[in-house]
Amino acid sequence: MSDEVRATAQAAFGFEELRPGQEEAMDAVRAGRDVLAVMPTGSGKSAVYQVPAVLQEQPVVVVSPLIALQRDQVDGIREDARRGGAVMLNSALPAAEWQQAREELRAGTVKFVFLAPEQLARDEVVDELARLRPGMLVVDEAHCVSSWGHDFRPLYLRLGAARERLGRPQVVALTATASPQVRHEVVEQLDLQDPLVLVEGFDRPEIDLRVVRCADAGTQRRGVLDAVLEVEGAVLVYVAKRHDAEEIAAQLRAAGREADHYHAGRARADRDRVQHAFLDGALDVVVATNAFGMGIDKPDVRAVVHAAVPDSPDSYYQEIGRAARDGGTAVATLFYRPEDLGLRTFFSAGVAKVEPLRETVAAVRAHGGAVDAGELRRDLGVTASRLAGSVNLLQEVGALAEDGTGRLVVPEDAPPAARAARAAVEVSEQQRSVERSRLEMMRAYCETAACRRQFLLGYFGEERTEPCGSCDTCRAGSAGERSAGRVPFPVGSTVVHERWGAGQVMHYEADRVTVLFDGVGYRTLALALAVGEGLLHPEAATGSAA
DNA sequence: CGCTTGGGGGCTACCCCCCAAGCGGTGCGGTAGT
Repeated sequence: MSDEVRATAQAAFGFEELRPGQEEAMDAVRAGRDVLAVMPTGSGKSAVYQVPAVLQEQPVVVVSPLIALQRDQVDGIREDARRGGAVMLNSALPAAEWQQAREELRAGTVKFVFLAPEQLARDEVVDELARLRPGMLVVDEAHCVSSWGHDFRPLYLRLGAARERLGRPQVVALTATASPQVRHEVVEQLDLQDPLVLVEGFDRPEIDLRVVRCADAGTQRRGVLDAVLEVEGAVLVYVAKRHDAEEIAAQLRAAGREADHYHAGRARADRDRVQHAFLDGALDVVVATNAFGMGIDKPDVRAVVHAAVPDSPDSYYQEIGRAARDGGTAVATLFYRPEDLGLRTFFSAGVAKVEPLRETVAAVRAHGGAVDAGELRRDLGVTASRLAGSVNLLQEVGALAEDGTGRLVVPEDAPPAARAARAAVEVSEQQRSVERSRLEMMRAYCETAACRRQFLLGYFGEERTEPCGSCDTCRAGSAGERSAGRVPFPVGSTVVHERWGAGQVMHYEADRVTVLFDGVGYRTLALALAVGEGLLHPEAATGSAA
């Protein structure tokens, strides 16, 4: 790697040594290449862009999902003047500070500007940033593009368009968790060109994996409480509902543990207090919904207990990954009741409606086929998020496009509004189907008799031939019965299914194969049927058959 | 999708059953009210 990068990493950031992945990523960033880096939290992910950024002249725009995370990063950069300086832009910023940030950016005295994707939906912000000619657009917690973009925070999917308006700077996407499907989506959505995709350190052998199947809610709850009480040290408990968080925290307190609950319904001050107490060691146990975790870097978490099944292996791996960052050992126990899958199904139930989509197209047409998003939003009387959700889907089906200035246009060859709306609904249904398939993979993880680590790593695209020996199925002796080597298609290869089209072979278990299909998500097929009946072909064989 | 809650029906029960309704997660931003 180049000496200047190494020197800067040492001098300004205090890195005596760089990890192999870190070096490779920094070199690629320094060379101006698009990069998607999947690296564990606490492994110096931020340095991947911050070190090369200091060496370039242009400012850097960093998109990060939570204002709290932005603040941490800004504070880190401000620790040392050689790191280039940083400002944040968000709605809470008083006008005077906003003005000052703008002046510092214009004067070039500050290198980094942090903001949420919602800010990049504002024309005045994008215009201001575009004038700075940023050299790099960094997307932190890039998996949010996939997991939040479709419904919850649809402006994540507008980052590709924002990039265009910023003058197409190089993109650096960072995340700690990304399955092949999520990686693919990040690359697509952000329109990364020939990116370096770097995946480092997925395996966490120090975390013991366990699943306890529970016949009823009572056993499940007792199991959760016991699992926490038998652990010395910090424990994270994940629940599905706010009410459960409060109840379990109270039960643990009654049993003598320092426990508190965390969810988005709590007052901000309470949330901050709980988080800090946990990080400082004043609080042993946090019982939380998925609101808790991003940016939590506590080294000595000794157990992660799931009181209900999470919505995907992606979420699960992220949540248990918060354990044992100090290199010690930890236990991850999931208390599984199939009934809990119902709530997750409900959460992924939303599908776009035809009428708002049709109205959106009609409104753009009413403006002579080109209008800026702000005006369209006022016409339709919807929030920026809601409009973004519609626009994303409509763009997907070619009913809308964006010109270079951020205006929405109806392309020449666009389908009629009604047909476009129906097609967009279909896309939305497809997205839901993929979400459901991820939930099905979570069910499969819970119900597998094979090695749990093999299963999880396989889900993330890492084939592992030997059972791990440190999960419950390995100890029970049910793992390891896989017929190694005798597989019809290599893991990672592309196959084509008669009905579901092209897909990637994810992993094998006993007599079944799991394939990630582009359109419908994960599907597990019986090998005898899939191969014997000719439902599944290797990719190469389809050219002539089709 | 599954669990909880509350109302109504049955019928003479401070009680049980059934069924419909309601509820459930993540954060930005902005605005109202102190």
